[in-house]
Amino acid sequence: MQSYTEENYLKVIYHLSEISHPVQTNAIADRIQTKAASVTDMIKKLSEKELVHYVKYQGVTLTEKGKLTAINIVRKHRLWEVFLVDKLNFKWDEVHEVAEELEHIQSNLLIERLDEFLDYPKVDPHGDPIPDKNGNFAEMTFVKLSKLKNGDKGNITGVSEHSSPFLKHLEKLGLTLGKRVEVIDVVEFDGSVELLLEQEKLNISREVAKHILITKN
Amino acid sequence: MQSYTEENYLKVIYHLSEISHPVQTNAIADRIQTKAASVTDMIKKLSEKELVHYVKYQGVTLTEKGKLTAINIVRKHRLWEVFLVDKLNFKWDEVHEVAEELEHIQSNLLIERLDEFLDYPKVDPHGDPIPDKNGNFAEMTFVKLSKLKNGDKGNITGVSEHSSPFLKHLEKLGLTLGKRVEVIDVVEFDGSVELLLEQEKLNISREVAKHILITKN
DNA sequence: TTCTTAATTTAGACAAATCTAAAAATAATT
DNA sequence: AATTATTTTTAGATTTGTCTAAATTAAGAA
Repeated sequence: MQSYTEENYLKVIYHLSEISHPVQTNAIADRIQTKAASVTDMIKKLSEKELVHYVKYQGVTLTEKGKLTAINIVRKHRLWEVFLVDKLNFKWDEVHEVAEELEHIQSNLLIERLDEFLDYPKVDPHGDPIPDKNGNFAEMTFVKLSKLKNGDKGNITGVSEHSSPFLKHLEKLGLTLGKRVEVIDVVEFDGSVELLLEQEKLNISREVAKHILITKN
Repeated sequence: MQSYTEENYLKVIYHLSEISHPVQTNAIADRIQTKAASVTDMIKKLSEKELVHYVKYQGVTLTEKGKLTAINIVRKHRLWEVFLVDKLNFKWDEVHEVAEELEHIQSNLLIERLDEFLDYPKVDPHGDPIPDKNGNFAEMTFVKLSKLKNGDKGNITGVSEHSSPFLKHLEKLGLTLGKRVEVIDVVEFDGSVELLLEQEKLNISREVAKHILITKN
């Protein structure tokens, strides 16, 4: 069993691993609001417990054991977020801090029952995927935004057009990678799409919609 | 704000205060699974924070501030227990440990929303009362067990007959102070009462039932 | 009252997680 | 390649909560 603090380190290393490999000491220090020296100390400890691979001055990567632990914390965090939004009517931007605490509650039974109670959600309120109890993420597939129907929700995960004018246009609209959108209406007349992006309405042309890739969920 | 550990001490002192006043160092040490020396240290700290009144060798009592803090933790503990039993189908004897962790989650919004979601329960699954957010407990009144109807539940809070044979009889049946009972059936023929006590059926005569006091809830 | 026992407190040490300041290693720049 | 800058690590100190062992106080018994 790991301490609250160890769990936080593992979780942060897991998230940072998606950006850079291996993860640097300073990157962890920034995220955890601590100093590089403290990170080094903790990394040594995690390394002794075989939760991370660590080579001096080279940064860390999670071991299989560490990764599974981290994914389990992510699972708990996201399930609690669903609970807070779906059952307790929290807004999607109010849930993070509370979930940061709830994710450390130790009880497998609790989490399995919560999962069942929430009807086995596949994504959290931000659209991030919820791994199952074995640490597996459901396979996700890209769909063109132009293929979505009214009420469909998903996250922007890529584009199929890489020209600078197009990307600048998206940037200006706020349609950046990872953002979550909901289709409010597909206008029959011109095929343009009415979206909800961070509580704001937005209309984009069918041409634009055709080149935005969405992971539906 | 208090630490996890400080909260636990306050909670334990609160519960022990109902038995003896002031609370002794050793009593706390037993409950918290620690040593008397550690308790002394912590008590000094709580005393400096004005959460307890402390006189050397005389034990501790909670200050008003300490009491309110403790009651708030009890409130959270009991609300979570209701959640676990009512929503996640935990059995009443499986909830304690998990609630011991959940009670320390810091978020007033969370607790108010949980309270609402559970429809403002007045008692936890063991029949213990849940204080409101201001620390007030709902007024409770005694009723003779013989006055209860089918399906009524409550806790044994006293007797109106203090003879030794009677008390020994109750002891043998397991009908001790604080125990929770549910009336399954009042037999019309002789007025005897069929009870559920810790998942076990039990029949007691009307004479016995007349002298057991219940706080209904 | 005096002796004995039990409860409590002090003193000093320890583990976990953190910090500051200085040293060492790596990366970037000229 | 040499120098500078950045990153990382070490060494030693600090805080929180705990411990053991010894000293002190209170309570009970003779």
